[in-house]
Amino acid sequence: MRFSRLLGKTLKEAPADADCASHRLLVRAGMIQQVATGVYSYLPLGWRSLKKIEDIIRSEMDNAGSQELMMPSLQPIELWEKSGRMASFDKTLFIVTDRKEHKLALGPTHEEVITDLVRRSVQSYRDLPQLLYQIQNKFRDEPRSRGGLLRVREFIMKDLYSFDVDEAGLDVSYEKMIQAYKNVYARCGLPAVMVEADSGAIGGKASHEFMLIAESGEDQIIYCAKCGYAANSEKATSVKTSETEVKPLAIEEVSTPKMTTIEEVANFLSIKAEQTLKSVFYVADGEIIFVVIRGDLDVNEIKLKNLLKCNDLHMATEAETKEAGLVAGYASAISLKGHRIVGDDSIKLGGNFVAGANKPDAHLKNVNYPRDFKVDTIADIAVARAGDQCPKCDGKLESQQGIEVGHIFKLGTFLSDRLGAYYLDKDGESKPIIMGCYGIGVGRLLAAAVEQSHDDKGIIWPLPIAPFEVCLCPLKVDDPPVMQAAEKLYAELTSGGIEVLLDDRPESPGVKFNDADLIGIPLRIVISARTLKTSSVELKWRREKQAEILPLEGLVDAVRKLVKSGDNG
RNA sequence: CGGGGAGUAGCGCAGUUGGUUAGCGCGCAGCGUUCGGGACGCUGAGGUCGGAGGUUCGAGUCCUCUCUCCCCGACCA
Repeated sequence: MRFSRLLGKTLKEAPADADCASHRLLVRAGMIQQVATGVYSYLPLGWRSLKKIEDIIRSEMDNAGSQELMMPSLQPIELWEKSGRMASFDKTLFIVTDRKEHKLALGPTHEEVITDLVRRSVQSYRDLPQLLYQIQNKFRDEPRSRGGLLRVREFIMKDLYSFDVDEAGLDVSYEKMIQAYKNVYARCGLPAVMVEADSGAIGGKASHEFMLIAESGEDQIIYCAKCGYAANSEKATSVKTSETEVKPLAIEEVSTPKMTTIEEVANFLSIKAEQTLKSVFYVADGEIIFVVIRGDLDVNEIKLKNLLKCNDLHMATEAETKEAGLVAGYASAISLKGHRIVGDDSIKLGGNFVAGANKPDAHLKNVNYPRDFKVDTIADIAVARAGDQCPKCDGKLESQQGIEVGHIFKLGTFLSDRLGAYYLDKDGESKPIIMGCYGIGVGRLLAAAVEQSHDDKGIIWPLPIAPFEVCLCPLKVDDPPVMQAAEKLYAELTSGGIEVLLDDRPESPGVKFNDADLIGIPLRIVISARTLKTSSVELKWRREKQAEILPLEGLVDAVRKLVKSGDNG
């Protein structure tokens, strides 16, 4: 490819309000362009990288024994009504209406369609197992897009679905996918880590995410360096401990004027936060839920939502709190009537807690569970934090931000049951097919790669997903010997199977170097009158500071070796 | 949806208490000089000031409505 013909200009300035490195750099490098909120075009350079990632994914999915197919974006709304997932997707579904006033959803994912497809194509255990995938655009009307390609409303996803006769089969499929995913990230040159995850709106049992560590990531990973435990903070657990063993004392009321936060109360009474009980009010699908948790801990809303099995969960607003007759800042579960109470299991640890007195400006001392109050449900609904004890060993948990670049789920049978995907087993008995699903956000992976590999000059692509492998820069295009040598080398490299971007623009050296750095092509070859004097060129890795001088003689082979080795420093 | 901010040339921005023909940098086109880390000179093209309505002799500037975009939260690949 000749740079002079390439569509998409490099920009000196990025949109002022673009904060993420990947957003700024992908726009500046002329790889993507925004069309609407969370909607982007890929320009030729960006599309080349994207296709490389797709190809890697394809080959790994194929290797794992999967078949590629293609399903439509338009999905009859009836399938969603049947699966019962309308409510959990809710407003994120883009719904279009056809000329007959019939409603169709733009696919946010394809479990419904593929389960229906498999229902018609699979009748016998002999047809199973199956691994099926596609790479296709998905549509989700996200409440908020962000960070360029990191979170968008139309995105390219590889979605694979597994169909098995039993749990053991699902385990095999799941393991195959874990290995395939690891291969994908490794081949892209990206060190993704696998963590335990919540299954969210997709539903199902076990679930894992693949994360790329990055400051700009939206997810927090909680991990233990000692035993390798790692989980999304939505899912992570930790061992809750209590420093004090206490003998229950009699309840006592204390005046706490104008103290509504745990911190204020604890300071005022000279106690630790873990000696208090915190009350938090939520609204779950319209019902007020009263939550009790030890004062030093926070409620993990995902855990709470899963526990309550509700579609919508939010902190009660002031109005909702008031309407429920609750006194914010001074509420407690003691003699509370009319509301469902959920307790975190931390309330069992320690005792003689300070809790609200259910009236303004007063708290109660020496509150003990279950002596003084009962709860309807008790479970772990607390946020696990760095510094907590690992749930698997005696190590300490740590945390890091990450970008979710893959998510896999063991779905089980709830979709095949609802959509009628059954098979006959050896004994002629009809059974629901056991499903799993496995997704990679391809565009997000591209952005994550940039987040994770760039410097102040621009992108530093890992070789396997770079738009070109080599940027060939003749420094003076109107100097015939230089340009002739460049053209010759360009032809030789290209026919040698190397992807070369020839910077044939009549620009100054500075412009060419800066653009090559910005676009992030792994290898740069400079030809100038200077190097030609010794029949050589200058070769430099994007990642390295130092360049080296190589003879023109045998250069193609040398470059091919470098590219093959994938060693980009 | 809640909170904050922004829409002026392809991109990044300025535009004072309302006052002629709306500016600057980059980029773009032409000519010339340069050529190893974003060179320079000259010439030139490019704008319904997001949209609609209003106030006014006069609106980029003031008022009302509206659309779009960005950032922070609740969601996800």
